[in-house]
Amino acid sequence: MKQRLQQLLMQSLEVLIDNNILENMPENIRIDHSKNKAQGDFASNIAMLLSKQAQCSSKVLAQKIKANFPDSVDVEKIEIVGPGFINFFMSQSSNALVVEDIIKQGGNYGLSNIGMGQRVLLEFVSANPTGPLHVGHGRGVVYGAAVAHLLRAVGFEVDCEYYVNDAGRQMDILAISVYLRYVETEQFPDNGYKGDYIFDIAKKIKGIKKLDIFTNTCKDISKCKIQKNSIDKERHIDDLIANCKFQLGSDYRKVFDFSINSILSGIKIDLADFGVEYHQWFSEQSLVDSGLSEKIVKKLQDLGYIYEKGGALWFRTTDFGDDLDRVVVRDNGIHTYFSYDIAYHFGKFERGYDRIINIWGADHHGYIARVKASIKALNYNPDKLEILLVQFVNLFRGGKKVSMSTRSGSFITLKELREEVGNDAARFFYILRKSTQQMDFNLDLAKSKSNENPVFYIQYAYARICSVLKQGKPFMADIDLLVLNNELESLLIKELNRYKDILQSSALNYEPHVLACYLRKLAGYFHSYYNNSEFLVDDDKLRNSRLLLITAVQQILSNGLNLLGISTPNSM
RNA sequence: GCGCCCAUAGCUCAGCUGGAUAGAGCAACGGCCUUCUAAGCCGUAGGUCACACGUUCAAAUCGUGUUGGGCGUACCA
Repeated sequence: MKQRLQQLLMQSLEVLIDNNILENMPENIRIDHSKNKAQGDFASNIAMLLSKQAQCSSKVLAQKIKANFPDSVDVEKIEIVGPGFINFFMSQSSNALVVEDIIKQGGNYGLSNIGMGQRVLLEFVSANPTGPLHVGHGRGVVYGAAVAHLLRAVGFEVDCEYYVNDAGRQMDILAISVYLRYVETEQFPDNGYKGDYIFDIAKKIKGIKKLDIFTNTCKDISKCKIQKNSIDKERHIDDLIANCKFQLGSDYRKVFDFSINSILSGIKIDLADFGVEYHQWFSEQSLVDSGLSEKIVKKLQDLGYIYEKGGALWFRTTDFGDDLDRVVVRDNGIHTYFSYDIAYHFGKFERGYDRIINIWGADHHGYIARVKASIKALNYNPDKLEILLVQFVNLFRGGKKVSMSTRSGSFITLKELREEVGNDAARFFYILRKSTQQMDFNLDLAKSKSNENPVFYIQYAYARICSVLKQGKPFMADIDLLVLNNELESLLIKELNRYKDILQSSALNYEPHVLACYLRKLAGYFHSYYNNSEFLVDDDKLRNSRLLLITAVQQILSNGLNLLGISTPNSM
């Protein structure tokens, strides 16, 4: 209906252009849903925008637009208000059409093909497999999954990917942490992974030892490698790693693999339990094994962007807008994380996606410039890569901020949260906030009073409708939507009319919270309606029409909640 | 120091990409269950949109500056 109105408005403007009142057609003719009923159903500010061009006051121009507006059965009244707003009052029958559309299209209502089947690669979470997912990661999980659903709803083809950082120093630190717990030494480095889950993995290895995984005995070796001669903590742990690799020989790899697999499978289960699906788990190590990382560095060398300094190879990212040049190969010959990242992103572009989206934690913003620089250097368009930053979650317990750290082992896992408050409440809590806003998460509140979560408010509206419909179904033959004319019915119908636009902007702007807020509002209007009006009345026409209206509301709640990954219980 | 993000009711957050009297929830106070689920509804109170300039018909929204917070600034990942 909005599009129809846009066309009519354009026709009116064309007449004004023909009469030399206006020079040319504006590129974008915006029509907004009005805020309140007094301002009609739709409003346009076009007169204010074009008044300069028309060399008359915006009010006068608005009058001219109105005068030349084509007749339409859909438009009941046009009002010029204030500085020149044009308010459109639609006929009741045209507004009510949405109810029939929703019923007809059901679960498909609101879907569109704006994306035209473009392929999107969406990478999100990609937390290092050094520990279980915690509530800090939860935001990225829920946000990413919702963005994927929304983009699909508007016609994109989306592949979800998790980049597994299974190479590099962190992994070695994880491996020796497990190993040191395995040998039960008291001397555990400060900067090792201290969490309880490390003990669990060590315990599991003990179970497997009976299966003769280890060919060497480990116990004695542990003693000689805990040397406190390194003053520097980081150096100390590097020494531990080197020592451990040397002493354990081929068994080192077994500890390493076992540790990472154990954690990774935990992460996979967490995500699956949370209803998040990935198409691919992309291994960082595979970039080493396939030689791609090596190849990319050579390529950059050939292109002349690499120089040597202090024994390391530097990539002149400053040529492409970065603040500093970056090391890609260290003086010890080992590639940096950044080097793998270049190869990884190069690979993403090679795979032929139309759009590449990364969802990163806000702490990674410093990497944007260098990753984009490398894309430019490799002759791809950096604008095709969109990096969405998700701001941090501040956790509070007992009124005090608690910092979460995988390394120190102090965190609350996502699994714990889900088990305490449930999937839906956890999801909705994250999704209701826009991702660019830092958010405070009160753990006590989240756990103890989960009823306060607005997700139940929406689900309750859905359940109430289910309950009513169980007692009476609308008969399509005997319906007249024009009887739905009390204030709350108009509000509901008006709100239903907004759904398509909400879904669209929510998807295209990567803002699932917009949809979440809309659903809350729609549920609110329904609850008011429920308390104010009776549905199962004797008058057949009225009853059937009201039942049809709430069926439409139920459908929209269901469609919206599905996109956000939230369940729709029939009763509560 | 430099860079990125943020600042809206006592608290937690929206504000539809510049619009017409700034909105919810929680907390406070007062009402509504012999009638379709009270996890609900109705009402009252609560604001100098951090501050100051600027851009224009119009600024919570855009620009600059100030203040206050978060994050980043590795041959770690």
